[in-house]
Amino acid sequence: MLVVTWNCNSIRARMPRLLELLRTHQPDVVCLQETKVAAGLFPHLELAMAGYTAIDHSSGTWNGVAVLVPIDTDAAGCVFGLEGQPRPEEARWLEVVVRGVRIVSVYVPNGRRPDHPRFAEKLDFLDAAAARTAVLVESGPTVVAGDINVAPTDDDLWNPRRTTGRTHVTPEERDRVAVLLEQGVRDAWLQAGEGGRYTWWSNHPAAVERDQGMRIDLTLVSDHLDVRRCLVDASFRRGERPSDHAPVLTWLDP
DNA sequence: ATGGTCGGTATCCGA
Repeated sequence: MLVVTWNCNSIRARMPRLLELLRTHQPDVVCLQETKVAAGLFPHLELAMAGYTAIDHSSGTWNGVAVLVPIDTDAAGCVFGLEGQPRPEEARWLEVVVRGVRIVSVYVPNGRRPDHPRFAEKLDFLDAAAARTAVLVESGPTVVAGDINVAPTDDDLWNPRRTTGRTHVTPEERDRVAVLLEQGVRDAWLQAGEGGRYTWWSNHPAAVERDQGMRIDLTLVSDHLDVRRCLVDASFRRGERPSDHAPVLTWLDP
């Protein structure tokens, strides 16, 4: 089972690249973040023409997550939102059961700056995510995939000196991610990653050329499942109208 | 040296 997670940074702006992703990799599950679309404008028809059904959790201009599966695959048990999340009106957490696996598409708040009120909310969101993940793992096979907006270690940064004191790298954020990883899930890339590890590069044109990136998009897999392979397809960070994130591909065995 | 670009019912703000 191939599970892809991708912060597409607007599903409507990214439709050509999303269709390319579906054609190229023919994934069994796609977790999307930052779809940035109102529910009524979600491109269900175009996706259906490409052979996919979408469950979307949409909140208009900002945020938005979705899970895509092939049209002949059953998607059930949908849960919209995360119990205990700050600002529940922001669409950042979606659970869907696909082929017996509880799939979560998550978009963790950015946090803006460590001294900003939104930063504390980011920490609260990560706490709620860890608590919910523990419940899900207890009930069966679980995959939590998405834009975590935290680089777990300095190895996940092109230049730790440049990011010290900013969001994504503070001990407070990293402690929360460490707790999340203690809930019966493991980081698929750390276990079976191949090739480049960064998943996000700034929109500064030189950032991609110079590989000045971070690994902030993670696929967390419960111990019910084997991780065969994990890779970041950085080709989607280049070419025509790319997102600022690259998709992460994870091959799982039951 | 604190830049740059991209997205959105948008001529600023968030990332």
